Amino acid sequence: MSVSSSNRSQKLLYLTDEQLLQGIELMFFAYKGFTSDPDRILEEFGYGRAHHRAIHFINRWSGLTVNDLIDILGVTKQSLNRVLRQLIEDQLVESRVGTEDKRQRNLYLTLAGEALEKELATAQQARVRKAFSEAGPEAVQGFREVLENMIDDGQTAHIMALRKEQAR
Amino acid sequence: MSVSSSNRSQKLLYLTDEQLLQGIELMFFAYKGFTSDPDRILEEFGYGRAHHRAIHFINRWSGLTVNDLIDILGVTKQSLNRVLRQLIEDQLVESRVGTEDKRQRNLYLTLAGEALEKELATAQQARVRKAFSEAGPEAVQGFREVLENMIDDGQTAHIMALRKEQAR
DNA sequence: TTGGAATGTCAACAAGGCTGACGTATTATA
DNA sequence: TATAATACGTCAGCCTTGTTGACATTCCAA
Repeated sequence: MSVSSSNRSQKLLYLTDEQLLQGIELMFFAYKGFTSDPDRILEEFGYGRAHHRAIHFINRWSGLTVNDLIDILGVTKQSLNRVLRQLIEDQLVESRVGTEDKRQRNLYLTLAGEALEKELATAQQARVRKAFSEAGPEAVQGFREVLENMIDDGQTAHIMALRKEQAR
Repeated sequence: MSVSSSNRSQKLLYLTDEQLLQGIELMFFAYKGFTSDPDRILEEFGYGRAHHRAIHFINRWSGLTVNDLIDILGVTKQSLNRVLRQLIEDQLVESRVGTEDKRQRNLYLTLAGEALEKELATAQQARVRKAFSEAGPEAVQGFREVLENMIDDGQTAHIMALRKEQAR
């Protein structure tokens, strides 16, 4: 435990402008590192970050609909469609007509799609694993708590909806 | 202290694929939230994230050179110049010929620039402060340790160089 | 049967990355 | 002192990825 102080201003030292500024820059630099490894791989395939995000969440929630993906990514259907069309043409993603609602399209990774997903995930996980293991389990727990509190409420709602869907 | 186990596999539970995957998605969603508030303000001014980043670091390292900023942001001079030109035209940033090396340009925020910087910082800090205070000081420390380990080594070198410069 | 939802697609545009090329001071060096 | 290298600005052109608006199709549900 830290050397605690009964002084309230002492207790809140971690919320000073300087601490917040450091946190803000940390987010900027860390996010750059976080995306750098997958970015290099994607470049070889002529893809961008948008493709990675689509592949990631299609893998995560296999069979999710186009609208699900739009909600998660927070982009327009036109923007997503451009990326999705490429991935389908390149046979990394399969789009199947919905069984219950035939207007919907359920998205799945093909074997080739899974292979690329794995390659991207491995690269990204390596960096996160390094960061986690060097910081230790307690630090990782703190990392999680802070980031969870930074997320917009609307975002988590979409994920909750998918959890329910998948539970069916 | 946590309920520790002598079993090594138990100790490394925080490094499972599932934990890493959660960490990766947390980074994605948290970064989206992190940028959302400044983005709304910037839109009113017809600026983008690139302008925010320039303004932030010119404020942080007042008088830094164009090359310093290029190194920090990790963009090309052409890309930065487009943004910088607007900010100088709009009188938010001032570019002064270097005193020692007249080839260099030292960058400063004008009063108007400082005003926008403050507005952006206040919005962004509010979210980070909320996340920090809800998570608590120990969690913030963990957040810092993990993110620091995610940053590329090259990045920190640029910051170190600026620290030295400013110490002069 | 009819309105609205889900999807796909076309067009046009903007931000913000990139490369390559060129010009101009200014400084460093051979 | 002549030459090379550096810092900066700018022009042109390209790419990715976001946006809005419009329109067609298919299908569900009231």
